[in-house]
Amino acid sequence: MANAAIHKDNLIQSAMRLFRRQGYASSGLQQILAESGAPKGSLYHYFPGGKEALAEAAVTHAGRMVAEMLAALAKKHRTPEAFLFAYCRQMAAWMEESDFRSGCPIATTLLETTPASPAITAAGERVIDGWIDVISGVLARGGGTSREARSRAQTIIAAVEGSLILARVRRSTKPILDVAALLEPKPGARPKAARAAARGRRSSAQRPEG
Amino acid sequence: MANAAIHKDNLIQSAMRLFRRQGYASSGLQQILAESGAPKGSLYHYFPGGKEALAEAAVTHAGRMVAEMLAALAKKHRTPEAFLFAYCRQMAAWMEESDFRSGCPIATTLLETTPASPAITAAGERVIDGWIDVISGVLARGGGTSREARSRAQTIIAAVEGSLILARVRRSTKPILDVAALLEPKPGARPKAARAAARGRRSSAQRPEG
DNA sequence: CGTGCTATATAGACCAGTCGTCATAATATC
DNA sequence: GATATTATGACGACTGGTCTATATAGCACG
Repeated sequence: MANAAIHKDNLIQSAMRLFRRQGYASSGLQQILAESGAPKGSLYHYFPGGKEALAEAAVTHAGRMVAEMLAALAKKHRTPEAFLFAYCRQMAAWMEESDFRSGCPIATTLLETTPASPAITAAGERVIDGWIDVISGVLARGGGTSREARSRAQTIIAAVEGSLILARVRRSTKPILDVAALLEPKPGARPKAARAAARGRRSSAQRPEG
Repeated sequence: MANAAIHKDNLIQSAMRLFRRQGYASSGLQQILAESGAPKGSLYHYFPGGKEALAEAAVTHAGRMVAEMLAALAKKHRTPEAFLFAYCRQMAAWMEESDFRSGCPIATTLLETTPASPAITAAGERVIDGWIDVISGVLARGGGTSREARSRAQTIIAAVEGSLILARVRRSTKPILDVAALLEPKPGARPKAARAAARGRRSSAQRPEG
């Protein structure tokens, strides 16, 4: 790969990592540049819109990685229950791998910049729509209308997103795993499995940088 | 009230408002000072720990206000279902009042500073524990163990927190109200009431600044 | 009431960091 | 070699958070 493509990609990767861990505003360009190894002027060359454009790219990229992870799980797990459980387990594994320092790769940036930055906001909305697409596809296997599946998918995403905040603050994966236990369509199933997962099982899926 | 107490309180109020809307790092002290009317040097007088100490106070204060709102709803609504519905309706009303510019009064700050700032992180954890206390108290009315009630309360908070993110990005209260519809202990109840609430009913409860 | 002392509050200097610009340098192409 | 395209680092205006000498307020005493 030529330097050009490396620089641009490294900038996005570093931005993803830093925005995820500490947010958008406190991730200064100098820090991003130092971590990515890209020259300063190149940043504006590749991202003429500046920091905001870089964030838009980072949100888009990180969101796509999560969507791909979700799609892989959707392929592997046929039932909504199994899928939801695997989703939560994956998020818990990432959380542990980051030593409880990183959560959702786009939430912090979105909270800081919505609606003040229309570009970042729109990128976030597209990303979330993509996630809803995948998850509602899985839920639709369990029956119900497309509208219901999308509502439910949205609530699942909300619950997982919120549980990532709690997991970081409380330094525990329990909030994440509890989502699977309490949100599954058939109340009461799998308490034992949720407890087993809390004992540190890892996943080898590629994670968004963080 | 003397100027002293006014300045300190105004600083906290302004910090709460700005942190909620745009996050911690992008809320500069100059902006907080301008909005609060407090003299610059007073900030360090009242908050010797500087910006971080101000954020800790803002998180504590905002969290307490939410806890009081939750306690009021818990008093007013006897069943877990009615409580959850009222909680979501209240959050949706605040969201609309802020024109989708503010969500949870502590989440953004926590995401930016956890675990890098132990003080803010600990304040956030205390706040969340307080919320769990109130909500699990309500849930316990519906039966089940104290442990179950706390797990469920935590998941409810997670779902609501996550739904606030989605509501902001998607500029819609639907994610918030869907939480009530999909998380209530008795699946299938109140679809009609959820739709009626989405039509703009307002609450007069005092909201955290935002 | 005036004075002196102590406690509380503040204005502004300080220095480091922020982001964006653009003339220039480097590279690619013919 | 000349020209076009791509990439870059120095610069500058501005903002960031912190600190401290100074100002102000409160209180006790004669």
